[in-house]
Amino acid sequence: MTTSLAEENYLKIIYRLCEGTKEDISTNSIAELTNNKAASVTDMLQKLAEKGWVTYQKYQGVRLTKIGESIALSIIRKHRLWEVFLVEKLGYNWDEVHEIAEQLEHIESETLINKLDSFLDFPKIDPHGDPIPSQEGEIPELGYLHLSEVKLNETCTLMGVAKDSAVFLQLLTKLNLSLGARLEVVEINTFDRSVSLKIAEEKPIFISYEVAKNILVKI
Amino acid sequence: MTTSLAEENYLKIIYRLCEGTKEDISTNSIAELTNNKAASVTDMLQKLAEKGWVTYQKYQGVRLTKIGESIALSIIRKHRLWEVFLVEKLGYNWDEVHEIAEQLEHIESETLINKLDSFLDFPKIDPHGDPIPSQEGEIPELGYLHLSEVKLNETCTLMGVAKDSAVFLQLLTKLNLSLGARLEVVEINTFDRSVSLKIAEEKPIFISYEVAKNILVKI
DNA sequence: ATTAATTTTTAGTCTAGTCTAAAAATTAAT
DNA sequence: ATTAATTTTTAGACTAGACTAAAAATTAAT
Repeated sequence: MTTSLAEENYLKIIYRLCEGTKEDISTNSIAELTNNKAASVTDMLQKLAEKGWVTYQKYQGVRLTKIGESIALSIIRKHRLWEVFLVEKLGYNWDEVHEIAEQLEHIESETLINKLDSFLDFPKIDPHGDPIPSQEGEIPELGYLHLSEVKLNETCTLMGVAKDSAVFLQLLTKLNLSLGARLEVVEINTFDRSVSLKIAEEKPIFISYEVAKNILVKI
Repeated sequence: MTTSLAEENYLKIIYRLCEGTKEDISTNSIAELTNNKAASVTDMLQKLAEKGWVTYQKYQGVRLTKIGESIALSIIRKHRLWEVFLVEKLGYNWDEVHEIAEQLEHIESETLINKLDSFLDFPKIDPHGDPIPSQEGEIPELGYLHLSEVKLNETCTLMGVAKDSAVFLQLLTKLNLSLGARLEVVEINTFDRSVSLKIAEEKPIFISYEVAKNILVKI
């Protein structure tokens, strides 16, 4: 069965919301991320349920079915592979690629995405450190922690980000925080959970909890 | 102003029809190429005229305005650059890329297409020998002839095709006719205008007028 | 355990882009 | 120069996907 652009965007966003939780997903939370009104979302959920891509109970929220999940994963795979292309081959920065990949992820061609994968040398992660699902829909488990969970005086490596909005990525760039950086947590303020970090041997920088939470690291 | 997918497809097709002729373009001819009904075409022509992309007189056909033409050219530029990418970088054959490029040509990003251009080393022609419009909408004039116009016993070089349907391209491939081949016209049948060709020093092959007409050559 | 607040759904409307059927204009044919 | 055939346009209807406003269900608060 074929998927429209609108349907693909819904499935992708429902997937993202499912990831965090075992709870069913609320209409409102979808409305927020799709920038649609709740009424429109209800409409679409009924269509998606009709097609067998979500299980949906009136007033009780929604979840992806196996098929729905595999459609979502294939879109995410395409999105992330195109991001690798844009950064590695065309020379974009990591904060510039999201919008373009949002368009490219809807190009429909099985062979295209596999040839692209091969051209890029089968990358496992995208430019933000997010794992790239395989053709079969397997996501390499990377076991990263949020920087906000790292203990005082521990050292870790910046492996990715949990959010890829341009402003956030630009902030990291300004702070000299890039993939692979070695970070030592030299101070944690219990009051607001903000953190001081040493990058390599530089003098410490200060980041808020909000930022620390969205940085993924490996110990 | 922004262009919808449907609008872009109409403009592209009107451009192609304008190319051949100084006459205004008929509703029916557009209907045929867009695979829409004439009534739908009329509707769209009125919208395009409204936006200033075509001049349109009821019952008198349609032409692109300067702006309409530049939109069409930018889509054609994108289409052809993506085709080069698909063939040169991803290893597709020339008869496999049209459908995918039809999708990619609608990706909207000024920077993307220029970075792609640079990544591909500023190609002047696509995998079918068609010229790639510049960012400013200039089309390199290649001065090619149709093979059907070549005189008896003349020798020429295959530079491109005037039609890029998969079946046609596959036929050429089967006949060993590829870009750059040296062709000698050894016989022209006045009855049906079919042609016998020698490719390099091989024994002659026979092609119909229909095929010869769609092969572009340089003397 | 009611009432109030919030969330979700229904009902009805809108737009873009398509369609069919019928009317109008143009072109071709006698 | 009429009539016939063809092309094009109008009119009205449909679908996908969005919206607003109002109704219904759920959740929270007293």
